[in-house]
Amino acid sequence: MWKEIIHIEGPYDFDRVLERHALDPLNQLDLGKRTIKIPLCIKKESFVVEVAGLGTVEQPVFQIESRGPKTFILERVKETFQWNVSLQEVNRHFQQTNVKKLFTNHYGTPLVLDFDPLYCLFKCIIHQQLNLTFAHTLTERFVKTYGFEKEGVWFYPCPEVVAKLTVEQLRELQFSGKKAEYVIGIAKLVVDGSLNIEELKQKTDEQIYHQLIKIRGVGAWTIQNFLLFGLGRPNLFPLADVGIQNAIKKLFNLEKKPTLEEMELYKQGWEPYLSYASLYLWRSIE
DNA sequence: AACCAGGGAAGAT
DNA sequence: ATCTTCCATGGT
Repeated sequence: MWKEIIHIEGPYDFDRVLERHALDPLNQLDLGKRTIKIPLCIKKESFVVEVAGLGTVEQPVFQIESRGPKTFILERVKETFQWNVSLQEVNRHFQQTNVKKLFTNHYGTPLVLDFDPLYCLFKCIIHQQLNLTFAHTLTERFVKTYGFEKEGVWFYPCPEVVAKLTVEQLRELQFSGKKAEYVIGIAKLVVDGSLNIEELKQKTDEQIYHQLIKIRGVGAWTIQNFLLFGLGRPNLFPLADVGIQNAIKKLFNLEKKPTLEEMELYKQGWEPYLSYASLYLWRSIE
């Protein structure tokens, strides 16, 4: 067991990150102690890592604790919590835009990534076209039925396990037939090597889009969400997302949801940090 | 009861 | 290429 202390540049609001993770019943965290235990899979081995918030929003400090390979784990944790991103720069960028107020309300809030890009992809498929409450229930059933638990932390099932599931098994959990096919199909692609998540990390958003769009069950929305919450890419704006549309409608007091053309106008000046505007728009209607 | 949900595939223009 | 319809299921 080792421990490591990490200081990063502020602002960074760890409590908002924890609150977000608290929405998912699978997560193992303590809001009072400001700790979360997260599952990490590294080369087929699973490790539990505990992350504790010690500092303040302006001077964030964290303690990482685990038994796994240290440098590898530190790298993954840093990426997952987006400690390499300068929220100060992002915040400054939006001070001269039409969504300045959003950035005051969500000051210091980073992208909250899933603990593994593949988890994110599974989750995106499961969440398609479902209200958030039921979406969480469905994901929870999926993980608790076919995944595994270690030190009180739930791990998603490995692709090898999912690839061998039948549509009927997932339908029992109340997946629709299509959803079941999609999830199993993606797992099979990972197992046979035609979808390599680690390799994706090296590619541009566009390259990833063109690769993933060919997969059955994966459309533009799913890819945008994967890039945002699986890989933490900074410049995504899911135009077709109902939540984003409703958020714009509310923020600008519109009579009805904006058209796609109108959405294009609102986002002017937000690049290259569209993802942060998207994130805060979603949060603004929760 | 009807309509919606942080969509996507398949079929029809 | 773009538009429409259908798919399934819980929430409101």
